[in-house]
Amino acid sequence: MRKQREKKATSKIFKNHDHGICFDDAIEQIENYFIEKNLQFTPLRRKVFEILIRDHKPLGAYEILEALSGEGYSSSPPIAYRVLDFLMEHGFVHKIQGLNAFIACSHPNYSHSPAFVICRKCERVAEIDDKKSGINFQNPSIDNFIIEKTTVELTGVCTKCSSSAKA
Amino acid sequence: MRKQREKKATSKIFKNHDHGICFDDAIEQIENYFIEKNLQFTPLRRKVFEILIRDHKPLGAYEILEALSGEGYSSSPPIAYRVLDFLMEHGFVHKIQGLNAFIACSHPNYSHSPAFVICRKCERVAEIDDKKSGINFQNPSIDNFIIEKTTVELTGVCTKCSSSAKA
DNA sequence: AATGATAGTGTTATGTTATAACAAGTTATG
DNA sequence: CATAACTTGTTATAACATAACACTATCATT
Repeated sequence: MRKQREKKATSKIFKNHDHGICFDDAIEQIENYFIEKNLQFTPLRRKVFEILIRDHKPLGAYEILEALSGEGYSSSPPIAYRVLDFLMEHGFVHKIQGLNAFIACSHPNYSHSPAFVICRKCERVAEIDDKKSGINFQNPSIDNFIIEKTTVELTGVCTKCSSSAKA
Repeated sequence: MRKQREKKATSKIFKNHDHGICFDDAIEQIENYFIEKNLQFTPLRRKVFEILIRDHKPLGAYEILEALSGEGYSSSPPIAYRVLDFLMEHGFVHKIQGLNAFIACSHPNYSHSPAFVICRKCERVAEIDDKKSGINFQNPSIDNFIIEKTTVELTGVCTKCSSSAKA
């Protein structure tokens, strides 16, 4: 369950971590948030979030549905989309537009404009924060526009994939 | 045809311009590029590009298809998607991921990482360049990753829309 | 001119992603 | 315990995208 601990980091972006702790922390954070905001962390919502945080990689809505149906839930599309919309509204899930897929948020704690680095070979996705990404949307040249939502996705090849193979 | 000339600029981003000149320039640029690269600027490719540059706003693939069929072309989906893919490869069209739509490039001249500002009310889209957007993907903190493609979309409300109505 | 390679377009069918609309059950609250 | 608000279930369909193959045009070489 916590094998990642043994591996060495291969990059600063796709960093290894103790996923057991990561998982537990994330669940705790979302639970606290829901209590604080007086929202219902229903079994279905919990399950969807768990499915996403478990693998820690982007999943399509229909993959989530499949996982849900394996757990006794309905597998009709609105079931997944509604919960995903809800979790996105509250910042616990992000959509990766370039993949039509959804991923659990890695830093739900602080408000942020998420940015994603996507390796097109291994399909790993890392969420990086604004400062590290070199992105600054407070630039005055666009301040005559009220930004509500930002989508930033950087697609390419990670160090691991580019060193282990060509093209 | 060139009514825009009369309007006053309402923002630095969604700036007014002489669209007749814009259109002619864009066609000339793409023609020159195709000649230089020894590519075929076929009637279909020209028509798709014209449809996109004419309105200067994002269009869905099926909207383009509809326009094409009005011009005597086939309206089966691959017709549009193939040409769009081709034009995107060469940088004359970009996809707006958040809208599943396509838009003609505003600055095909210089290689760039396009960034888009999208007003969710009037649905206008402006392409801004890297410098103005405050985005710098050369940041060393992500240089252990080879970026091949960037998607940057800033969604919100433009000055005009936010001043003319509430919510 | 015949040959064949390449590229472009047409066509059919299907795959994938997402939402509308309404029904039924659940929970919070007065 | 009524009722409003919310959550989940269901059916149907809309919107977006690609696979696979056929046909045509162009062009270089024989």
